Amino acid sequence: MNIGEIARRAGVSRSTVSYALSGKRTVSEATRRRIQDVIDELDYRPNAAARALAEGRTRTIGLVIPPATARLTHMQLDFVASVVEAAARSDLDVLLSPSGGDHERSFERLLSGRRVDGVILMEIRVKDARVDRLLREDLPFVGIGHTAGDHRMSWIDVDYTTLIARCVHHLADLGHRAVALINRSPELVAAGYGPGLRAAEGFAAAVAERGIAGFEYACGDDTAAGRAVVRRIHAEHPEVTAAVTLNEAALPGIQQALEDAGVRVPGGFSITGVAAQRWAEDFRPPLTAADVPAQQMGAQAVELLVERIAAPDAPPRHILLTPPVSLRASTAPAPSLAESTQARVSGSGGSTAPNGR
Amino acid sequence: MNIGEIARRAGVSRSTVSYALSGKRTVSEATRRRIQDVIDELDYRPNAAARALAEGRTRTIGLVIPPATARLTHMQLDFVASVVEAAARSDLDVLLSPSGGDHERSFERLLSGRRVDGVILMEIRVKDARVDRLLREDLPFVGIGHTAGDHRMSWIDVDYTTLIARCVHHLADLGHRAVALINRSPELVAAGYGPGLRAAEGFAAAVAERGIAGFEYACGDDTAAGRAVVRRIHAEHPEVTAAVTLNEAALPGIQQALEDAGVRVPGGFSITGVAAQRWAEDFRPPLTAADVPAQQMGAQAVELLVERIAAPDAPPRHILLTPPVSLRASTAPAPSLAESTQARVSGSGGSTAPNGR
DNA sequence: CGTCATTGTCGAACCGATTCGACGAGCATA
DNA sequence: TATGCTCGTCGAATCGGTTCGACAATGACG
Repeated sequence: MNIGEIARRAGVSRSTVSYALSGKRTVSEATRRRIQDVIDELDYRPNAAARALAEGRTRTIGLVIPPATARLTHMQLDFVASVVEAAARSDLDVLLSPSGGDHERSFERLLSGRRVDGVILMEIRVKDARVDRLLREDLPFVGIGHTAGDHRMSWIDVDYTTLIARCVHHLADLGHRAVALINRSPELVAAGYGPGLRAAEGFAAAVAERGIAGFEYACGDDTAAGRAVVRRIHAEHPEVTAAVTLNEAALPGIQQALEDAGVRVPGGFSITGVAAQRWAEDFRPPLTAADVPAQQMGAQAVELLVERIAAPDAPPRHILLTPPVSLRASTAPAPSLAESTQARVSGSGGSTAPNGR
Repeated sequence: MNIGEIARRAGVSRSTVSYALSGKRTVSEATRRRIQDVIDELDYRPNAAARALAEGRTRTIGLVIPPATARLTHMQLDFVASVVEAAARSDLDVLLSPSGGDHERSFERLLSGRRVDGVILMEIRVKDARVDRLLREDLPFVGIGHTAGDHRMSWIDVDYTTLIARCVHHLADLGHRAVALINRSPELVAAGYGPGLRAAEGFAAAVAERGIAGFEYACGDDTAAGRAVVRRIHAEHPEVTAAVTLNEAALPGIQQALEDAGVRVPGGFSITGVAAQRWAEDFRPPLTAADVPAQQMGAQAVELLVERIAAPDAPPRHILLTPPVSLRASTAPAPSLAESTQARVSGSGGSTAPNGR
């Protein structure tokens, strides 16, 4: 069942079998055939560990995911799925490693034994110890997300600052004068979660530029938190007529709370933000939002990593995506001041545009 | 950076270093210290490939997941997360492989190079080619889910037949005389998806036993399909006053469609079924359902696999879980016949019991 | 004091591939 | 005919560990 056995049965040396398989030296058509026949008959596949040892590479990449305790968002799930799929297309295997919390051992195991040729890092913090660790280890890696001003790594990310600002401008254009930002969980943002911080920046800047009132709310990643945050907004700032969010997981809760309060979307309250397309389309009415092309991002992350493995000394590349805001049906002109405290029954307000991709 | 270098610096032979690390032979305390000091100083970790080659095992398990094209349910996500976490606790790495669709290459790669010590199979069909493939390969594996009557494999599964039947009995006890089963997608069930088939069996049996009317509906795994199926049930069988489901992903759509129709849950319509606890608690009102302990199942699957790797010839073990139906608030006595065509506004009908685990 | 078991260490073989240098056969060229 | 190339193949070294058998030193025992 090993290469020696194949060689013996085909009546050649082990090296010839190896060359026949890899094509790295010429092998006569006759012997190649003979070897291939034996291989097919015995269903032989080279041992991965032996090959990795000899070649010095494992044909495996590591994917560092948030720990299981944190409920994965659909977007993160799409990242994982597309990374695995893209890797398979490049004949790479994917080793999963939860990180954060008390799972640093798993992360260390990934790096330590030269088990992988490269690493894809998800859920990167603005200041992230794992980046330094990987740089020290001299292991190629790319981020889905990026640290603050680190030019020593390749990454692909969504430009939350710009996108959230665009959403605010969209609402301001519709006449909203007081809007809320529904951010991710307080712990996450406090820990330096990039998208959360950058969204807050973009929100603050756009609100200031348009001279409207803006209120930022942290919100946990679940339905209950979504319900709670809507209630808080209504209670603390009843003048708010629209919200911008990047918290996908809270969307169902937001929807429920608005319904409970008898507020119509978009007539009485407008919602927009940044979300994976699936979530946007599940929302009722369909969410006007910048669609994060998560599937494509996973594939591109693998591409970047493959490049980086092939040429570790090439300058890192950075891809910052700014997908267009797809106008669906969850935003409408602000209710006039007279009506603003009372839900208005109205039809869809936003115009519908073809979905940008 | 290899074991020879450590040996040289510590002034001992390579084998001594190996024994000092593994503890498989006694090493004097003095040399052990000296070796450890060198290791700490150089931050040495044994090369995984070399170790795998020598030991004949990789300390890695494979996890075969549904392809990315199929949207993963929360339950499946919980499986993945808990498997990865449990594996990490046993110092095992997890290699991910999407299977189904055109991803058989990835599955083959997993098996072929002896890349993993064992495999966990998700989303098993009643008749599953991958099971035969794994048996042929003589690779230890366990299923989350099980084939029909295959005693050659270990598995852990939920007893959908019994659970769905219990849900029907619960509804019948409440006086419902016509109920629907909202199953998984037609393609999935047609392909021999175990839970779908077993749920249909349990449903049919219980409905017959109680002498009530039962209608089975297939339903895609998304919000839109959930909305559609509710509309179909109302249109084709207006006498139906309750539904049983194992289709988690359709729950939000079911909820939306009932709201749109002005039907109150549970006053006008009762819903129950089998779901991951998170989904059940996100439903409004909280779903009376058998909570699938997905997290625990992933961990137990890893346990089973570790056992199987340690003792490949031991008889396979089967774990069939029948979690209790947690009474929450989505079921109530059937509306009287006079009222049945009209939504009734009523409070919570189901009694609330502590959550069984 | 000779014998024997125990302890600690070493050298060599081995796991299963890749890869490099060498070399014989066949053929064209001088 | 001698020389030099190319082509196809082989043997041996190598990757970085683990493990087995051997063996010297030490202490216990008769």
